[in-house]
Amino acid sequence: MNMQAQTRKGRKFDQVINGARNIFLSQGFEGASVDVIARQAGVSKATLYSYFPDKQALFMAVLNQECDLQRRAQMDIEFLQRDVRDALHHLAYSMLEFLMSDEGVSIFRVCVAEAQRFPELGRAFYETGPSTAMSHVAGYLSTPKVGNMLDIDDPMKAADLFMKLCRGDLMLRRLLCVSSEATHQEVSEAA
Amino acid sequence: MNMQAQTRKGRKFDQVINGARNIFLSQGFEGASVDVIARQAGVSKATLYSYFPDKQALFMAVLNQECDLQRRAQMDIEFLQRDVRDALHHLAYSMLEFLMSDEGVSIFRVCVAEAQRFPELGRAFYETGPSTAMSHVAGYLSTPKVGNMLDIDDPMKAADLFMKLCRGDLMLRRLLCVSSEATHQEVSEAA
DNA sequence: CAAAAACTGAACTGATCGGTTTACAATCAG
DNA sequence: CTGATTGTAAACCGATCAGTTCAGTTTTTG
Repeated sequence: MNMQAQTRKGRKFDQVINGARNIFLSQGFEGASVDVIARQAGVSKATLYSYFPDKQALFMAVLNQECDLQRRAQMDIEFLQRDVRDALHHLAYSMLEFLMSDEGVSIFRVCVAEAQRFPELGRAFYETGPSTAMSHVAGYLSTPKVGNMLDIDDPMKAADLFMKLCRGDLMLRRLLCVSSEATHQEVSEAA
Repeated sequence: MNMQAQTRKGRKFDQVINGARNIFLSQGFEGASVDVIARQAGVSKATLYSYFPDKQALFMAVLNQECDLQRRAQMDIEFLQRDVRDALHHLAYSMLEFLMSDEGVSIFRVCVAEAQRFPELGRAFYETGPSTAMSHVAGYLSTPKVGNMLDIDDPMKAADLFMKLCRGDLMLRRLLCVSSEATHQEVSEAA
């Protein structure tokens, strides 16, 4: 009776989502054909349509899953033990590393591209990603430990500033396919 | 004989480009159908195809024109008369105003969306837009007048920083269709 | 005016797409 | 083993799309 709840509805569910993820993130919504997705997923088209009513629903499912991943990857700010300067530096680095990864760039690109076709999508992405990240940074910045080192009037504004510094020219170049891989350079920490 | 050089190849050329611009910027490349573009342009499909060999060429022509416009709109930094603080403030404001306009957001969105399908596009956009803007700012920042007010070690790095401050959370929200119109708030000027 | 050039509207082609159906095979639970 | 669930492969449908063709109209030009 205990089926581990893993076989939610069928065995191939994850294959479908993963295949769709690959194709959608590299081709966008319009550019991805359902036949290609099914082939990439190693699944028949009929099976795919037994899981999702249509292409849009599949697309949303993929992006929702991606938002969840984003949400979960958010809270490794739990090394706030060390020196404030180091912590902020490390934080900026890991944030940048995600933003600049092939995966991060792809997700961002697709969300920007389809935000007006799928109104909920843009908001969902913004809130699970940048927005909650900003809140976490603001939370950290209002820690007493930080307060001793830096005098911050408005933590939310300071967090926004901090993140602006992360999303810089580098990211722009990645989004526009000008440079292909991230060099390991990063930012200072102001406030 | 002097035909004012306006009738380059035919009368409807501008109509075609403008119609294509509207549709491409609002629907993206795949989302825009040639029939719709022709209708929007008030032109027959045959006429459209007499100007451009195919949809891709039309798309590139539109984006190239847009890049030129960008390039031309770049050099109104010629009010560098006034107080440095004011000048930087004004510069940031006008830059933000363009980035946040419906037009600016649309162009940016489309370029990001199609950058990997059209490799030249991303680079062209980056170089006529953000890159040259950055150079101009860097140029201004190494002016002696500015040098007296601020001590800047690396003007290029400072310009990058300056522009990072402009492209902030606001722009992100616009790109992701979270907020729809720009409030008139802006940035400080650091260095 | 007359001939050339530009434009039109509509029909057409061949391909692709999202989605459905059908007839059959693999898997699994009891 | 049995019967239900889950999956497959391929054909198929109607729609849409990029691009072409063509017979006829408008505009330009000299």
